[in-house]
Amino acid sequence: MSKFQAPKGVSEYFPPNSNQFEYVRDQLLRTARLAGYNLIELPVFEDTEVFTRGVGESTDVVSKEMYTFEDRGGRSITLRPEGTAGVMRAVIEHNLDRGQLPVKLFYTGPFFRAERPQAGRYRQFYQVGIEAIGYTDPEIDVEVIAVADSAFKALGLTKYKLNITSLGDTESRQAHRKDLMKYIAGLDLDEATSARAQINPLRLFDDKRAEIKELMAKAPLLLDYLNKDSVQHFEAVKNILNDIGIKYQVNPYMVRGLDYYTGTTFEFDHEMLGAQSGIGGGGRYDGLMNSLGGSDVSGIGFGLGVDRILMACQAEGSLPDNLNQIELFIAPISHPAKALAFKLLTQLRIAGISCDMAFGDRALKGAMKAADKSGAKYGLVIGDDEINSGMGQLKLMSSGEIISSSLTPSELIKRLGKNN
RNA sequence: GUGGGCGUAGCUCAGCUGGUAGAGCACCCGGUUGUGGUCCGGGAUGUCGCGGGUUCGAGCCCCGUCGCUCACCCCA
Repeated sequence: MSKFQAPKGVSEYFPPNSNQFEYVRDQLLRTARLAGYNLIELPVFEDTEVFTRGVGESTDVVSKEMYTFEDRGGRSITLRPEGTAGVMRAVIEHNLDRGQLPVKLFYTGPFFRAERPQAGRYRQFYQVGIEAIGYTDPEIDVEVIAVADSAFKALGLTKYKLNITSLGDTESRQAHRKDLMKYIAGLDLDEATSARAQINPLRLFDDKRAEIKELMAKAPLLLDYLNKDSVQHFEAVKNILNDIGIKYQVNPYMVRGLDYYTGTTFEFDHEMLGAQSGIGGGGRYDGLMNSLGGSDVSGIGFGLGVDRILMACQAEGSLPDNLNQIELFIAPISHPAKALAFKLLTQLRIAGISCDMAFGDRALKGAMKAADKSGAKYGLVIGDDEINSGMGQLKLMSSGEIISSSLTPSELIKRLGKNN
């Protein structure tokens, strides 16, 4: 095959689907702005160490899924596999942690992981994320969750659920880990699985295989090892969630794939997607700033998968029709009419009316066909009669009804501008 | 990295126990010299993923290869 193909496993969007993608991403961003978050725009590649130290060497993301290469100066560079570590790097680099905190940030863009592609899993995928840095209140934990939840609701989604748990603080986790390791040592596991358990025993809780689930059913749960502070914080989070009416399920088996999480962690799953059903997730990362060389500041955030959320919207049929519908399409009939139409087009656009016209030398029938295809709300015919009268014939495309056959350009602008 | 499924027209796919290719949608033209979406009539379209083998003959069988896809590990 001599034709070029996109690299394996990337997601691509072009019309008309790209309008849906744009719509979904805009809704997510809008919800973040509504809650007082501000844009942070970062490079898609970083010093590799930002991720190895930030995300954690033991994670699958770092150990086998990174796009890493050497640049011309011999530096090790990695395409970002997630957003939080880069945000922390920027916050520390620009000294936002010295007197500028707390700060609320949001970001969007492509992320990269070299995995085997699958439904809803791409090597280049899109996320919208927020980070609330320097806040310790349980209310902020809930705010972050609520921003995601209201974004989903704004998109008309209903078939999703929220799982939450708490990973506690370092002290709680260490106590639990000791007992969990002891429990796992007594299990009969295959080599790959027990190797995984050595790196991070919590991962076994998330295994989809029935036999592993059975083995782990009686394992000691981290939730039972939370110390006083951790319990208090988690209880507060749950109470506030109840107060504001967000439904959730405490899932002690939930495990996140990134090492930096502490305390509250959460995940949204959509029930109509395939195996990759997570549409967003996040949590607290109170030690991350410190481990990247910044001051000891806490943070919490989420990452939402735009591609998967789009799929969920499609599955639920919750997206509006006629996204990016233009207001008017002009069908000129003759050559002089074309010149006039283009001039009018320019005026209309200056007036803020979205419009297009039939280009090329098409007969009226062809021009009307183009008007139909454009999905425009109104059609405007300009031919010899209209040139002579200086007025156009406005038509409602959906019904074919001719609204007026004698509109001057300024009347047209007035009319469409108002209806908009 | 491991396992399953699939590569036929622009798209979705059919193609019997091997006899050299079809439908729907989309597209173009016409029915309607200045009115689209419905309807009717007509039309164009394929190295059947690629390479090799078996056969008088391969879209179909065999081997290889590339690609896509779903799932596992893991994750948005």
